[in-house]
Amino acid sequence: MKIVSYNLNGIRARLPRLIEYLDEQKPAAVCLQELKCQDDAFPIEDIRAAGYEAVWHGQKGFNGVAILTPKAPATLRRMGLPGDPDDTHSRYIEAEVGDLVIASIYLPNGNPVGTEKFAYKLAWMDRLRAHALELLAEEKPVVLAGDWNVIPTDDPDDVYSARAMATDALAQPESRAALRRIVNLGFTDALRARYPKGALYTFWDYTAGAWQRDAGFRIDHFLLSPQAADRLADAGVDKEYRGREKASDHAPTWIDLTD
DNA sequence: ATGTCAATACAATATTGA
Repeated sequence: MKIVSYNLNGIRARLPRLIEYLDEQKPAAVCLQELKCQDDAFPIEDIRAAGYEAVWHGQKGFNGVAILTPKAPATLRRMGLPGDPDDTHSRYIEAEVGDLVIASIYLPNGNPVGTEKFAYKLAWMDRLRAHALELLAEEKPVVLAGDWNVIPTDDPDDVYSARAMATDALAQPESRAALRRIVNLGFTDALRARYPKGALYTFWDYTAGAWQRDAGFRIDHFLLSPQAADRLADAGVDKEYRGREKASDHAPTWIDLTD
């Protein structure tokens, strides 16, 4: 079963891209990020016309996450991370899909470094770590999918230029350590596990011809619990969609799990 | 700093957040 993570950068602006992706790839589940729409503006009828159902958590203007599944909606487990009742950002949704627990994650960007935004990013990652530990205790196949807004290493297979990103929140040692603290609980970074070598960029900036010169980096990740990692058959990036008309700046990223 | 983009407030452009 193909499970996809796709940061759309606006579901209304990207609706043709999303519908054609569903038609062409027929994924078993799609985790969406950056809906940039309120709950009542979510285009559920268009998604139903494509044969899919959804659970979603929108927000005016920015953020917003969803999980799409064919025919029937996933069983919602939670919207939002525990640990901060004052957090108003729509960045986390978790649902059961068959015997899987799947989360769609839109981790804070955190730029610029040294501001409240960066502190929020690190605090949010610590809340995610605490929740991920609770999920592991269930001993189920768990898939944490999304835009993690962290480039895991300075390896050219993860980032086109470590130097260009050195001062960015996505590449800070603190951001990477916070990601490692989650992985090291016992999760598998599915894409790198499947392909230890080779560029696996998932994002190319709109500016400065980044796509044309392949100046990308890897920030969309799948973290798998042991029970899910046992079923990992393949993983990849549907890079071609980044080159289409009115594309998102992210490419759909996916795993294939055995049923 | 940016060869960019989407949404919003507001009513043609500026701001925010990527």
